[in-house]
Amino acid sequence: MGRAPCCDKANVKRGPWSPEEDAKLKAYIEQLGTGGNWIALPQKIGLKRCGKSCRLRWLNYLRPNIKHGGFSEEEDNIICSLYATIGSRWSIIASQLPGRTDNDIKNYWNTRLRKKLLGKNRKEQQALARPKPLMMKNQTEHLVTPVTQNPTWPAQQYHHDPNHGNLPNKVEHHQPYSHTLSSHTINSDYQLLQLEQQPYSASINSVTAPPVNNSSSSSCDQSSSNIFDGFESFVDDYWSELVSMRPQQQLDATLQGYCGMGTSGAASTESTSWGDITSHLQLYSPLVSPYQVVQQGMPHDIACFEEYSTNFGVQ
DNA sequence: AAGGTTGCCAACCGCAGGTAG
DNA sequence: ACTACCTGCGGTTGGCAACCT
Repeated sequence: MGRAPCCDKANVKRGPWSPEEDAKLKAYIEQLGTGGNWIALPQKIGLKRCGKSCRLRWLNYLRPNIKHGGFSEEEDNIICSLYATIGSRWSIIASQLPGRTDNDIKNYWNTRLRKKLLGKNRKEQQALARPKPLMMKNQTEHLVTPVTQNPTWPAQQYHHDPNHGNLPNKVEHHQPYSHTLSSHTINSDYQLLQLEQQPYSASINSVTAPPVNNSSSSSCDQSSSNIFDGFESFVDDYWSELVSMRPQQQLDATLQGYCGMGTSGAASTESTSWGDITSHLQLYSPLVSPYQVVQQGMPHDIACFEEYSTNFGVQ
């Protein structure tokens, strides 16, 4: 038995919206709201559209104060840094950029920003004309930020309400998203973003806070390598934390990183088999590279890191 | 000028989570 | 507890325009 369709596709118009349809939808919602039921909305208005389509059109195009295109450098920085931290969770990223929609940000990232970043990194790599050193470090070494590039996590200025974090309420109740980094256990997106308000390296262990880039001419191009430097540091630090832990702590940390739960926590294991988990845990042996740790433990960061590592020859 | 390629973005699809009954 | 329905999300696609050869 398959899933019931959300609407009768045979009697529903698809494709681009006409100005008349836009006007109908906009006028109705502005006057009466959605009524809490998008599915029933098109029938009320007399539109031959799927309710989901109406919702999308309203949220991404018709609702007030929507901005299209013209992303600022500051917005670039926020998108880049959040992507490096939480991955492709566009709705959360969008919540930090007033007037932007998740779809807009997603498109912007996929079509421009990522290429912009990677292109810049490639150029810099060619300029350096030497391979990036493998990020394997001795367990007893201090954390070291590569000095070949400016080790700066981009300055962030989130629109933050101390009471609500300027995040949608649902985000505060989102399923736990946890990383354990030294004394920092991040149990929610809200906490994650609170942490994000600090310069990146200051948020982890005792790594020296990097100089904050306050240049007025700062651009994504300028900060692009910085962003990935920060991400690289994150990998390094995560790795260092793991190898310095006792086995039980490693187990907890890797579970937190892999699926957002701990062995002693209350998180459900329903969606993750123990076979999957244990197969990942094997890779957290101190004999594997930080890259492998991240690759196995932080799926949402893989794509970003994978591209970065490919370009920089990280194994 | 014409055909092919690439970039961009609006819109769609299907899944997962939440919730009302 | 179960089911059906609704909403929200992220990934993907299709079509148009700009650019290239």
